[in-house]
Amino acid sequence: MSQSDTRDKLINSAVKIFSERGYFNTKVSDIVKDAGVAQGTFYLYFKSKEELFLSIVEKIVSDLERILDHCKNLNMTPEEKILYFGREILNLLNEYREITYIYLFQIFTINEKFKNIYISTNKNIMNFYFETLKDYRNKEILTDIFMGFGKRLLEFNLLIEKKDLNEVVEEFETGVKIIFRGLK
Amino acid sequence: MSQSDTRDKLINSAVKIFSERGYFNTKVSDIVKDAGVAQGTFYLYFKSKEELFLSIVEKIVSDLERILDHCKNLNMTPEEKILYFGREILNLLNEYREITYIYLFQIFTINEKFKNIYISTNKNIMNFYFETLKDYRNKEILTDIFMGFGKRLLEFNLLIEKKDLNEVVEEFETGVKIIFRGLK
Amino acid sequence: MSQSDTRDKLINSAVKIFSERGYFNTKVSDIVKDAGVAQGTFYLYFKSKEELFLSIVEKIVSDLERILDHCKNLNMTPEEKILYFGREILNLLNEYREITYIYLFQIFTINEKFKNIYISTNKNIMNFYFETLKDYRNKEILTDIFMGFGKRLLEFNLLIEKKDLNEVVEEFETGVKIIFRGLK
Amino acid sequence: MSQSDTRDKLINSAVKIFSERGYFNTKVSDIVKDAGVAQGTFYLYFKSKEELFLSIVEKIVSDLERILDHCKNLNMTPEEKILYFGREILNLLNEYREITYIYLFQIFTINEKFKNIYISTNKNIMNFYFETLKDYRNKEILTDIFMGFGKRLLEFNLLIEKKDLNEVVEEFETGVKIIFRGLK
DNA sequence: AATGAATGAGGTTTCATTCAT
DNA sequence: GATGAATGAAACCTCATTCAT
Repeated sequence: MSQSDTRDKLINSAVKIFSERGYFNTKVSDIVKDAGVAQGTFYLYFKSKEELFLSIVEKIVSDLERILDHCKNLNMTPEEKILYFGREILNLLNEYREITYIYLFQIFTINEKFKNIYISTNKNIMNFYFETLKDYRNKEILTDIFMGFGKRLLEFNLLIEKKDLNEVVEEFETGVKIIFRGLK
Repeated sequence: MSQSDTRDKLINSAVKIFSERGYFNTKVSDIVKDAGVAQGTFYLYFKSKEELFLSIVEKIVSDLERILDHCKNLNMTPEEKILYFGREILNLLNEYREITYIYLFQIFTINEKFKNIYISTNKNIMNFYFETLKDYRNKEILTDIFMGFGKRLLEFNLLIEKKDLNEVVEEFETGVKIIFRGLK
Repeated sequence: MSQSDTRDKLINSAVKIFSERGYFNTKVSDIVKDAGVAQGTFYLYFKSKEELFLSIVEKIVSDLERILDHCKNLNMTPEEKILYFGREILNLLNEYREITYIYLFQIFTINEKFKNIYISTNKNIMNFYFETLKDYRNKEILTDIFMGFGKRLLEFNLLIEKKDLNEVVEEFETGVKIIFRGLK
Repeated sequence: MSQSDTRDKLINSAVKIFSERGYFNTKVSDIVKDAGVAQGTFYLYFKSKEELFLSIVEKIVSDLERILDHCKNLNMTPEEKILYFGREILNLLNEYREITYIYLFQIFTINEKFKNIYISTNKNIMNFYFETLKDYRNKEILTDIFMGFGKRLLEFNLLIEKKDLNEVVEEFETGVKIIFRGLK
């Protein structure tokens, strides 16, 4: 088996089990059993359980940053930009539901390092909204409304209620329009 | 020392340390050391570490339910009701910042039982908004907007940024007004 | 059982097994089995296997330093001083044969930290001889002769051949006299 | 690459790393990495890590035995013979400082088998001195003095202090003369 | 009620050795 | 001969819980 096959199997199993049971309830022995490799094999690919978790988190963080960079420079109205950004994010996170689950719910509880990763990405998203809404009075509050709404859709509708992506995207669009209507 | 003194000391220490380090990074030995009692004493008051955590969570859940019950029957316009409810919740959770932290961030990762407690309370809050907004088109989406906005203020402004309660309450009021403006 | 009973049992078992099998061939599980306590109990008393080893080594090192300090200030001829010192050392190390064994043969191989402890004590003994012989030409070489001879008696006659203490002390005295005879 | 090239590379790397870190702190993976061959290649040349160590030790043991055999039959006075032997040994062990280091400090701690090799060679050297000094009273003690002195020069001056060979040889000669002076 | 030493199951990690290619 | 990914036994260590005092 090729090196990256095994690594991928370990990552896939880890994502699955982390998202099902949480970081602390996931044992390395669970991951290797699911991946069908020996206990020692794990440590050929990852220095520790924490390092594996980090590499999972880094993947989603870098994807998020990529989307943010792309959306920052769009030549659109604020409303269009936010709609576009929301669709992109929902698309991405829908594709990696399990990792998203991990990112939104677990990262906070592991240790300071991961908490800081979460807060840092959060601030980047916040800055995107803030910049996009810079010509509005109450741009801080609007940022909080949009960020809260977006996270709610992810957390509750997409992940917990497991609604269909299209449905959630539609809800997002309707919500954004309602909020912008209040601004005119 | 009276029985309930020791119990309270254990709870206080637990709340402090759980909120600082998370459930899994908190050892029973940390809690008893902070409370100044012996290791064995812990088990005179709580069957297990999990049971102690549960009793902490139950306190905040019952307070939340109480507020919900009270607000449901208020004779106000929807906007007034939501403003009133928000102020109550922010007041409560500001008072128990540490427990709130635990409730919002940790409860999910421990096990299914705690996850269900979280989801259940969440649904109760959701139902309050849903009922309150029953005469509006898009009441589902509005519920998601309000719940997301509320949680965002708690999570980011009150807990992470540690803003002052009054400031956060004002932001909430402004936000709610903006959202309602879009509905007319 | 009192705390220090358990600690002593662990130290005694460790000394015995370390001296029989060496540091790396001694497992914590061997020590606790010999001491008749549970695996976890070990870690109530010692942070790690290395720390236990250190505390054993420190005991003999501090005894050695004590003897050195005492002998430095004796008002005797060099020959008398060296004879006196040798008897003291042989007495001490005979009493702690097992620890001596550990000190002489194992300490070097564990890691740099322990190697440095060994070298440092060695230099202290060396300085004692050097000072005592300061009025002799070839004091460096004499120091090497005395240190080598002393260690040889410990290593081979006392520990490997397990000769009786009195016999070894007599050999030391005869040897020292022969060496001093060559200096006149 | 020829068979024995690879074998030699492995031995050279092993000698280097064993002498730096000790037997137990040296991993097979360290040796193969240093030698620039694959992990599995190691086992084409050596049945085990222990067997490799043995083959290193056997080399120095057989050289020692060769010198002993050669020196036994020299037609010299005891003093000349001991001086000659000492120079030969110092020469040999200086050439293989790293292996000597291993031989003197590590061999003891690995297991009984290696301990016995050490003791056996030691007895052979002892017998050489004993035979050479057979006409002296106190030949046992003289043997201990010479062996101790010799080992001290190796251990401390040659290996730890890393003094120059010539200097150490000179010290040996001076020391031997002093000791013999005490015998007349 | 309170103590705190002791427990031991169960976790993470290491590394000499194997084996299919 | 050579490779290097994979193995898994066995080590160290943790910590919630128990129990004799």
